[in-house]
Amino acid sequence: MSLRYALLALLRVGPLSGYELQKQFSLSVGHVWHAPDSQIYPELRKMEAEHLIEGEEQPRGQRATRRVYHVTDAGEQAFLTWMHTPLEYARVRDPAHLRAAYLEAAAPDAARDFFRAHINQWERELAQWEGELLRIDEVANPMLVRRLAVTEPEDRERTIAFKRFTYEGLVDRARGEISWAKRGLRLIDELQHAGSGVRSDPNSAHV
Amino acid sequence: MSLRYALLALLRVGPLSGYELQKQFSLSVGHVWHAPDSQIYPELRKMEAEHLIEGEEQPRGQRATRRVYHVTDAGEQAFLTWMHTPLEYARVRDPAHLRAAYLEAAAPDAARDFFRAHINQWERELAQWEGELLRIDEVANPMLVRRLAVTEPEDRERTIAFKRFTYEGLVDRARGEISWAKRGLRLIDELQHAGSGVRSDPNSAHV
DNA sequence: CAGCACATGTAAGACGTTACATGATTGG
DNA sequence: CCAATCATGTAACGTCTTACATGTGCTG
Repeated sequence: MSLRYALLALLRVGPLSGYELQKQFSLSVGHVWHAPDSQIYPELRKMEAEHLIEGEEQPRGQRATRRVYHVTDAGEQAFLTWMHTPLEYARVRDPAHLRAAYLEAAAPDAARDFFRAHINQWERELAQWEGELLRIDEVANPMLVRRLAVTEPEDRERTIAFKRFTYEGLVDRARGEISWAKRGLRLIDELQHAGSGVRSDPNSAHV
Repeated sequence: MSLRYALLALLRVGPLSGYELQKQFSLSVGHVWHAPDSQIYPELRKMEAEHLIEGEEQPRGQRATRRVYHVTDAGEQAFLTWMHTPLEYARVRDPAHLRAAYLEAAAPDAARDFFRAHINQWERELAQWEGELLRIDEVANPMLVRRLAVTEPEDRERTIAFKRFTYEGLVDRARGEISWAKRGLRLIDELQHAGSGVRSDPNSAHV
């Protein structure tokens, strides 16, 4: 259900074709809500069928066309209503912590690989989100620029502040995951030393 | 795909009926991987069809039966193989941060409600996970007890350590979400004061 | 004998993933 | 004229949610 609101959020800044939308999507909202084009195009059609958006066929070159969508009043309403409705949280479903809970079944090296991969995964997300923070501060994100262009001056501060705040939260989360995984690596070392004779060494401080 | 490994992880401690499994599930693995019974029973049947587990019909009272499953060698292998295989991470899909990024479209009070609900949501998760940490320290979780009973003495420390470590990670995450949402509440206050005349007051410190 | 726990599902639909498919336009 | 990019999907499959369905056994 969130996909359509992610799309509405983008379209609210002004008309966009499915293709443009899909491109901008992966550079903005896509950072918090991933969706492939094979999901975006059909969803746009569905939203059009429900009159949340309207598409207009535009000529492109000689033979081709493209469909440019804009938000209807009903769509704007739907977006605002969603904004004022309690969120539905997805149930926990976390493969990394699932595996971590049973790492005693893995060889220490495999456990290390797992944590290294976890670090790697979140380092990449972190880089994305930190990059986005920079682009917010420099007002360099194209969608943010378009957004600000259609925003009342007195609302611009808020608009920027919430985006900044969102990405700060994501950055914090990524750092949390990374530091957890680093502690995991240390834990494996400690357990291995404990296991190989040093058993109850009071100096092998546990976290 | 993770569901079956969550089930295998539980079944590895010894035979369980679908019903017991489902009950224990919600009290242990369910804390990291939610699944309703309507998903568990069919998955068990599928796993049996693939020879990862075997079910045995047991009489219950006069007419009723129950099906008790145990892990086969192939199932044990599958679990260990999964343990040594890189995890597949789900793409980001985070409704809370999606909404946060566009909170300028909501009335301040609605934005506050959103953050309060977020805090509430994660406080509840936090309580769950902290409770589980306690039950780990007191070795009071029934599944952990059964697990330790079939674990070589030299592996017991590792077994407990990884469970503890897992829940510590979850607790950290919950705390992170809560503190983010609390900062969100402060941000709304600041923006509202800034908006109502105090505009460029150098004393309204931003985070 | 009532009510709760035990016990096991099915069915329909939403949502997501992956792979496949196709053609037009534009710039070098 | 060739490659990149513009442009828009379909099809099959797997996962998850929600609601419904049904009956037995035990305990007070």
